Amino acid sequence: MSKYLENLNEAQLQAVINTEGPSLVIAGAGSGKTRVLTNRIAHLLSQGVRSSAVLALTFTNKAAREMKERITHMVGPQIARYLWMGTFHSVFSRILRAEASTLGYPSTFTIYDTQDAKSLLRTIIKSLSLDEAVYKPGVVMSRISAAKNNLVTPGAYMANSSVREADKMARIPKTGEIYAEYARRCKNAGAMDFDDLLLLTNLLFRDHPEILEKYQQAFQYILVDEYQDTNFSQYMIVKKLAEPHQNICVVGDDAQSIYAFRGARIENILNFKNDYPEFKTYKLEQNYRSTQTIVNAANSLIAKNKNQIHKTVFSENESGHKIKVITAINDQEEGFLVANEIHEIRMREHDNWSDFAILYRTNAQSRIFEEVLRKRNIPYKIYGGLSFYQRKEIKDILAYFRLAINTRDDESFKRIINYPARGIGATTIGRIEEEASRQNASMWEIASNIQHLTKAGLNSGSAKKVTEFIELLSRFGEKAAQTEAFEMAQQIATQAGILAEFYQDKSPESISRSENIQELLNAIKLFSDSAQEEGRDNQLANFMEEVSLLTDQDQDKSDDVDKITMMTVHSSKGLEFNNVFIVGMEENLFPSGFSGTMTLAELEEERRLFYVALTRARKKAFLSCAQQRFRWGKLDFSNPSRFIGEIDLHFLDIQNSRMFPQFHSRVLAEEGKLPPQPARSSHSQPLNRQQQVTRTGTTATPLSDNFEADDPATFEAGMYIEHQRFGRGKIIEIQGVMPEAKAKVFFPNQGEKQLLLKFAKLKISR
DNA sequence: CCACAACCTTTTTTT
DNA sequence: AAGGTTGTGG
Repeated sequence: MSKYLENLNEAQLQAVINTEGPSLVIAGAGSGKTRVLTNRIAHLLSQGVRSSAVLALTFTNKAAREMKERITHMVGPQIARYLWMGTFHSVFSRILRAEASTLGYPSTFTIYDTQDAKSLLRTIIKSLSLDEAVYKPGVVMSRISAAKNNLVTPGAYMANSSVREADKMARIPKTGEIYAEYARRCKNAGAMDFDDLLLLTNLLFRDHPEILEKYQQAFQYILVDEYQDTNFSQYMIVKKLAEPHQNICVVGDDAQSIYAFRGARIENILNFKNDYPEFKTYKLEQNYRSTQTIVNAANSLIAKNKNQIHKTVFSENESGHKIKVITAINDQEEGFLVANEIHEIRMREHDNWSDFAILYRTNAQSRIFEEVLRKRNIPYKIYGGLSFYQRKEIKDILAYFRLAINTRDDESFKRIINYPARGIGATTIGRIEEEASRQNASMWEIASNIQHLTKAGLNSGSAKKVTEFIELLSRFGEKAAQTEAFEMAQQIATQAGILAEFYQDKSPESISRSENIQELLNAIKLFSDSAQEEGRDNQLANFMEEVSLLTDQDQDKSDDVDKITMMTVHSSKGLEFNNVFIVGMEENLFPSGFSGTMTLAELEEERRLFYVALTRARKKAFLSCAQQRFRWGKLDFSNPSRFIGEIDLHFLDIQNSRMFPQFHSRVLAEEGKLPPQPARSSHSQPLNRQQQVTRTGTTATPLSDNFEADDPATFEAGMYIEHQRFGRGKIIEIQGVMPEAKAKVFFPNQGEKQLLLKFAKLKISR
């Protein structure tokens, strides 16, 4: 028996050895999914399959790297080297570079990150003289992204009446035009955004059957990890590639689909049986990671999912402690309690710091725990947040690299043409940009031609400065094609005057920046050396290719020091820790505006009433203050007078975006009081737990007896986990009463209710 | 026309 | 914390 088949349970073994035809591997959390994938690939290779014929698509670069390492360990580097293994984005950007000319792109195309894309959108929105407050770049971008992920090109977008109707309803009817202009400018700049990498691969395969066939032939065996998180665009690529041979193995778990917000389609895994009728299923149901209690708790939640692929995840580990629910008054106390708990567990169990993890939903939530851990001298490391490659100084220097490689990259051009300051201001840049847009050219093309510059309206002084910049960059560009990456990077950093910038300034901020740049140079050195060792190209372009698809999670910050890990719940997927704290759960609790003595039936009847605080004259002031409160917990409750007389309390039906003045007057008139407070300490009118409350696509799920809470009353009253849409607030437009008004609708907690109450009373007393 | 300072706004989760 | 905007001064 092959050594790749040892130490596998029966389901795993079957999933490894049945290599032909479509396979669906349903892998519950902690069920040894990676092991199955790696062993399956190793097994394929041992059967004589060439490694270059295996395409394995993972979700993160890190996952790809780990898998590759394991396989290298099993079959040796000579064979493992030629596997096609990586994220969708990295694998297909590689293919797109090879086929770029077919699509009318340079093979050195730039990959625009989110920031570049947003900034480009901003300029487009301005140039179409649209209001940025209405056409928010973020919103427009997610619209465009959704379109791309569903393979809707600008032309199709404009022609699609239902999409256009939706844009009209959302009061952004020009989104289609923005999309078209965005696509045009990206093409001009020789740039693709993340979604383009997938969309253009699809178009390439659609319009060039001979190219599709080439890759169909090349990839005889296709494996896809985290299949439940693939979007339509990714799904189509895989489907096309697998069509002739159907040797496709997808691994995933419909219960772990967490990327719907970026277009992931859980149907992809649910419908696998329809796409590949000859499929075989393998269910990995034994969890090796968690205690029985945890598995049972998870199951009790998952059981509520509709349309699931049935499976019974079980654990043969010990039953373990109950999941502890800790109640804290505010974030300060929460930090304090978590730190205490960590200390206690560490004393008791003699665990290492690295056995602990603190998970939260948003990166910003780490702050309070950082503070408390630092105070107690507990070492920690944070994943995510502002990643290294997002820092300003790094992005600045990368922009130089990018522009040297692809002169048409307008976003980089704008970023550095006056950095460090060389007397080229907004007016000049604006003129160049306008002229470029008029001529359908890149900014570089305008700037590198003196006649164009004059035509753009630059005076001779400005034109000279611009020309000097162009000359500097041209020198870099010429060298970049022949010079090794590290050498080149150092030259650019020095000659562009970036390093000098920091030498003069000795502020701590500036020092940390120059350290970061040093770190970047080290990274380039490392890349260059290892590339040379492995016989790959080691020019700057090769480094950039790698870097532009890196993410936070890919950074190996695994300095082997013993530290607590902090990260978002999303990035923790697939990891293991002995002790896990999930913090900031109030964001996910049933909003307190809802809990209380209302029965669920009544709630339904009230049609989801939310409180809304709405100011007139100083609406803005309050809203920003309210946001502060949500974000930082710093609203000054002691000084509400700032807002006297400017707040009305209304009730609002979110679904219909309509005011209900009758509730307003009733409540205010009756007692100047908000509806019944939650029965926090009373069991007299418990919520009916048999029913589920659903609202705007969310499900509230009662917790089971796998949990224990220190404060049973709270637990009783409010302890619901729900799959909630973002946060507690939502910006809505209020129609009818005040057509132009927008308000932040939010679900107040106890303190906020008091505050609102105060306002209401003050208002009435006047 | 540009530089610089002061202020305001903005952030879910990720490739 | 980084970008954008506005205001001041050269």
